[in-house]
Amino acid sequence: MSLITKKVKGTEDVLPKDSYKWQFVEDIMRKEAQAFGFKEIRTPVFEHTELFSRGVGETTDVVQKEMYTFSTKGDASITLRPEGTAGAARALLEHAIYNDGLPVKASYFVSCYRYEKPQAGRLREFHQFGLECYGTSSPAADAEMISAAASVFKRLGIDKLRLEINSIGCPKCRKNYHEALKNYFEQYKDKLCDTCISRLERNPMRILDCKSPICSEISENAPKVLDYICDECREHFEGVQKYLDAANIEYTVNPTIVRGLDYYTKTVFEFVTDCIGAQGTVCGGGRYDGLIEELGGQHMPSLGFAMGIERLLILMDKLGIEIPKPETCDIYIAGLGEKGSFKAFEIASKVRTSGLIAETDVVGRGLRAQMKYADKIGAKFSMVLGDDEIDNNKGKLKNMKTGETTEVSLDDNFLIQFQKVHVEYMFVGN
RNA sequence: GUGGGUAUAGCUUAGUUGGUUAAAGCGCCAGUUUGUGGCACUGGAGACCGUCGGUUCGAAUCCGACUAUCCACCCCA
Repeated sequence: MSLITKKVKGTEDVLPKDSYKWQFVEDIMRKEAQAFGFKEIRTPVFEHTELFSRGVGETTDVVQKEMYTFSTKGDASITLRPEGTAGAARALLEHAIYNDGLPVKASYFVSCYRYEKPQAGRLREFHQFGLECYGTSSPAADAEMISAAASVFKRLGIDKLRLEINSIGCPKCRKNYHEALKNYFEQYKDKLCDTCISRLERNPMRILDCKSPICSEISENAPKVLDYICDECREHFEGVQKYLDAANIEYTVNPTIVRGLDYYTKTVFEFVTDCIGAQGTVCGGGRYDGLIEELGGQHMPSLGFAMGIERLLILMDKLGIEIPKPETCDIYIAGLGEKGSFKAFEIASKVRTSGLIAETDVVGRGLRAQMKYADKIGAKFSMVLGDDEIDNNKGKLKNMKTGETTEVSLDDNFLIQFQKVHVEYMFVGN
């Protein structure tokens, strides 16, 4: 197949028959964000490369091997955003939004780009909904963040997600923990799998999560994070849990959760499922108390999460959650002959001014074919306009389900008459 | 980057031990005496059988390479 008609690897089209699903979940997300007091922020798809290497972290996989980076004609290095947090943080600083009062609560919908090998639930272009909250170190903010995510899932009818939380500590105590882990795993170095040996240097916490039986057996007696985090971090983590308990949000503490982005501190959390394949994290987030400072701002403890919209839709599909179908055509007006066709066009326009959906023939088809089309698009009513109707100034509204017809006049009163019939139709329950 | 599976119309598939113009269902378009949809019937469009090369008198079918796609590792949403 020619390249012209082939989408780029790892990208996905949302087709007309499916777009209502996206609109539905986005709508719920938008409303929930509002309910929690978050306001939408829209940032560019691309940023200076340095923002991501600094923000996300020079040593992360995302920065090291997954970014779409290119140079401009002016020789600037630009990168397609691999995630949403850095761009939002940049905008916060650039426009000094924190001067509007703290905390700043922002929501966003973004497309993200990572050069990875596609598989189930993993694309090179994917979409996220996220929330960010800047300028608070209180555990209440962590709990609110988690609660907002949980609340989106609830609204979507998803109850099969488990919430796992952990604390990875602040830079100070994490350093100690990493040391302890390294020392522990060093002694088993010859038994660990290859990936874990490489993890030993870069991110020893990842070893705890290894699926290889030998590694996970060794991991059992490894030092535990929660024994190493400092008093402040521990207190904070306990605080978060108290708030979650108070809000009746179920969770499990999973000490193996590690986020792959460098900016995370203290609380990290994931909403996970095992029914959509290996990429089971539908939502992930946490606190990033050091990020704003890292980007040149003041110390500003902050936190956020992002959920993957594609993964969410896959999950809803797997769970058999029905997404309400969009409204179908309210009236199809068939035109017969040239005069009829003009009249149909005119009346369809009139109907649309009332917010109802109207269609008429734009192909030049015969009556029978027009009726077939009306049926196919699920029109609630149809009306045929030909010379007779125009001469008598009267038409027949046909209920497509029952076949019943109602006579109406085609003058200025048409719309009112149709609306009345339409309201009755909707009231009967369809 | 490393593995494994798959590749025949828009979709789902058939294609027998290699043998003429590659089938079917669904979908699409048109019609069934030029004013009414669903059902039924008739007809039509639509496939270089993923690509290139090889074996053979002959390949959708056998072999090889490549490409695409799916799944897993890794990583993340």
